[in-house]
Amino acid sequence: MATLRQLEYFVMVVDESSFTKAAELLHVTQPALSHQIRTLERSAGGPLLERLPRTVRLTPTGRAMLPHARAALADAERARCAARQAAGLEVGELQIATLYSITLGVLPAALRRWRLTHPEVGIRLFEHRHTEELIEAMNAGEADLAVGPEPTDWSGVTRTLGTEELVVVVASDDPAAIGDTIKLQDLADRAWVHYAPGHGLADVLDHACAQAGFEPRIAVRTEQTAAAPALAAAGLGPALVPDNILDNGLPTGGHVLHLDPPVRRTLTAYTRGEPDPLAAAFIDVLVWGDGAAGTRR
Amino acid sequence: MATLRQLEYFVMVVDESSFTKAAELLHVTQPALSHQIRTLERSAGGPLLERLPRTVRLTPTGRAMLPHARAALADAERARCAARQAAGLEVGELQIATLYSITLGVLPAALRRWRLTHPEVGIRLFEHRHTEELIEAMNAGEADLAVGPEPTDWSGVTRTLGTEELVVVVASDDPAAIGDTIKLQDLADRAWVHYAPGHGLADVLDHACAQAGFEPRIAVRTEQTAAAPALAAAGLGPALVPDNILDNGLPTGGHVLHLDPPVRRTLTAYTRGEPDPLAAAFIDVLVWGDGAAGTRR
DNA sequence: CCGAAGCCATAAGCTCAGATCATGGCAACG
DNA sequence: CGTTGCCATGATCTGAGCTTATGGCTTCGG
Repeated sequence: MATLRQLEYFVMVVDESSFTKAAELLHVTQPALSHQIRTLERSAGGPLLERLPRTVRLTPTGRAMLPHARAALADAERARCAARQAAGLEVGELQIATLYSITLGVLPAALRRWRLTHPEVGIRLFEHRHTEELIEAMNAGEADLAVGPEPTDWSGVTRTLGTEELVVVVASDDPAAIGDTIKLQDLADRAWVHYAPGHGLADVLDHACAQAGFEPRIAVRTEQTAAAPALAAAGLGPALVPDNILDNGLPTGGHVLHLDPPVRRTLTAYTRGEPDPLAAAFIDVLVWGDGAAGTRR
Repeated sequence: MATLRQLEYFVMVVDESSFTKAAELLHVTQPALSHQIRTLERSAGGPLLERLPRTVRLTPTGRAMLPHARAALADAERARCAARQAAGLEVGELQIATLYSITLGVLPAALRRWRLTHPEVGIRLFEHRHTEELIEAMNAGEADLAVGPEPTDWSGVTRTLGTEELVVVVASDDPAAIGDTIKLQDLADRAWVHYAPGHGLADVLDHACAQAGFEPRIAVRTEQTAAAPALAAAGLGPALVPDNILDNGLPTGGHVLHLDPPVRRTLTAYTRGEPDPLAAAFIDVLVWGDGAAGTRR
């Protein structure tokens, strides 16, 4: 196989019509160049250049080769540039694995900020219902990074993003819809808008109620995080939802109650190894906007 | 600059999702492959591949590079194939320098035969009025080969093709239009259809008449070889033309007389150096058809 | 839990490719 | 005829690319 070096030397000799000038421009000596062209000619099956007293001239063999030689050199340069641009955060695709609730929660705001600085970078989302699924998928090689609750026994790199606060949504005409704050055990005998088994927030709700000393009765279960506040606003019962999914507004007829003491979920970005430059940049955007994961409302 | 070898190794690892398998297929050891990929990654500005326990996975940087790497490898292979095909007489362009009269004479028949065996090879003609111009142009690098009278003091390679015979054309009602043969001095007092000064056949005519002991009077001069027999058939006077340009038929009202003794012009193919495979093949075709340059009529 | 297997990375040493310097051969020019 | 320009060839040195040996980590099966 011809080397790119040989092709480069050949093209330069053609462009300069001179071995000596081409050697100068390539910063090698004329005999080195001569030797490489000779090697290329042996690989090509015949002379590529006719050596005239004061110039060189392409042979038909050389003429057949020249356009492809130019193309190969251009493609190799494009390969290098494309890779360096990708490493330099100008092009490429970032693959993110996360939970459904986070797709609705912290990601939208982060992605808005990301697009302002990296309009060329494509985003591909892999959404999962539960943290264990998310961890499993990441271990299997899915995505460049994951965003979710901190994985246990994670061997790769993790970065804490902050916490998202869980709040309770009830109907406006609910007896509990007084003031801005409530204690979780005050809702101990209520039937709750719950989440389907295996849904990430199901565990969060069960765990929080257990901490407050009760097991929640179930009015209805939903697979969709976004449905929970709507069902609560409709009067089916209280729902525990991440604060940040209410950023686009509270469903009509709904009332938000902050919990005292607060229930929070810590969010983490994690990668299997040292983050790729793109992944690292996205993590910075997530961290920089950690206010969005917390108290803003 | 990345080498084609590195790009080849990278693509193979991606295709096999395994360093070990790729190394096997490439007939190198895994550490050699590992080292080349590492070198490529340094040139690219970041990791191209993420090493997983049982597989490898492209990074965004790697994904940006991959299509261009494939293209570079394909173009390099095309360059090699194109050149080898050209050397093997399958594609390319053959450049021929010659005289106007020869374009009309021996070349058409030779090119017909050539196209039967080399339909893919393009032909480019450089036509000259006179042998000295032809030699000068060849020395300056024009064309792969020349076809014409033998050049004097030629340092390159020459190959004799044979001779073309010069005949006289007169009008059918000309007093000389009797039989098939005539002596040139019998036309000593005739006014001739001559050629423009500098035209290759002007010298041939002048020289032949001088040998026969007279200087031709001039009825008309033409720049076009093909015009001479037509003017002679129209009765303007005798014209000396190469036998072979009458292959497509004698002009209406014309009569051909062979000269006794014959006047002939030796044709040669010549190149500056050893002929290129294409040029050599064409010369063989010219030689093989040397009957066409001679007595056929 | 432990040993074996799978897989990639690193280090040391060897071989070959690519370079330089020196020189030769040929053509063109004054 | 001597000088200049230009490419080819040979000898030698250096760096790239390879192999062998080994290490580290993960996964799998008993």
